[in-house]
Amino acid sequence: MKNTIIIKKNYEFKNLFSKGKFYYGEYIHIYIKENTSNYNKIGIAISGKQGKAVDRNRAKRLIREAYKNLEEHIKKGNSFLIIINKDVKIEELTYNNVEKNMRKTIDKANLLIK
RNA sequence: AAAGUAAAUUGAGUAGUCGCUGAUGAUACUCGAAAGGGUACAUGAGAGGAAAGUCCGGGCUCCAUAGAGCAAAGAUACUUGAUAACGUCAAGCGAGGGUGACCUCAGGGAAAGUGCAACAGAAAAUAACAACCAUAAAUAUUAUGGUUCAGGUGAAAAGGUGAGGUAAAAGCUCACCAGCAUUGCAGUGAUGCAGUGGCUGUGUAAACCCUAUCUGGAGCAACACCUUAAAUGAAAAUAAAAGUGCUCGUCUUUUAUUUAAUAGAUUUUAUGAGUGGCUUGAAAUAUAUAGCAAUAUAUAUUCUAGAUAAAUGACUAUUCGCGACAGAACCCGGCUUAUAGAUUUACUUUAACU
Repeated sequence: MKNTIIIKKNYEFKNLFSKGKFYYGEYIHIYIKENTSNYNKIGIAISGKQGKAVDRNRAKRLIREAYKNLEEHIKKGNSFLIIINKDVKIEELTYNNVEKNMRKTIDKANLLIK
């Protein structure tokens, strides 16, 4: 992920939750907000209630992998905060589902380069 | 061969493409006065048997010292050994279970004291309802004395079974068994075996309690360093107060008073970011020696995750038995709980054959 920074600070997460625009997806939801830099920022948030450590790790890996493959097609200068839909069991997630859903959801926000 | 018992190992493999986190570098480019940093590339490494629960025991850090005594609270409880230590482990003892291999155990003290023992029953620990026997009265019974065998109740009924004995009976006497005390022998010891004695004293300590041993508290979000901001203003003596439940001893801090000194440092708190702590250790593997074993000692070899919104993945192909429980977070030794399947070793019983 050459042009992307992973969000690490707690206040950045809070900021995105409160001020980002919410986009609904079948498997994942995304909060999106513009930032002033030339980079994209991405954060992944999964609560402890949604699964055990192994499941949460797997979900993060799938999302990170999907984002990596989509990175070239996304416009720069935005922050993303990705959340798993609470109605979906993490065991049912696959790479193909996550990637298609992420592409659709980001397309709703008109941030895909076509 | 079937059924079982115990112990140990393993926890999908291979190839390709893209990617993640540390480490190393006489490499290339780049920032910088330098120290050093960044990017690329190359090399090699990268989750578990439970990483989990956070239930015990240690290391390490801070709480002034981690010192002594007392109190309180908690933990442990057959013996000997192992260990840094343990509530863990090993080998034994005792009790119970299983045809057996083997398994299970809140396994100190009830003769220090207090409490409790529902219902039933005459009576639940100063026992006497009904019954049996003797004597007297007088006669469908009553009174006094002896006895506690047989009866029913109950988780438990005042040692058990049998014989003698008696008016009727009873450890009243005897034999065997059980329990208690004591002596001898064997064993380091728990304990076992044998003898002797008197003839008994219920259960409950997963009720209080007693005895012995052990335990100061909080935790890596510990703690140390750096930057920024704000506040304060140094030393000595005396007194008071404070510093973990209490007391004592030493030490420290704060406040007040007095005295001395006169300028470049000191201290505390809060906020924010980062670095260290952080992985060479009661380490792993192999061999030898000692020991029944847990384990110890010696020698040789090896370095084997170190993240911090948190690194092991995705896709494709392929093989099989079609993949369970599950993700390091300061580090070790255990315990407990979860776990698809596969493999190995030793042993037991039953059946068949030789």
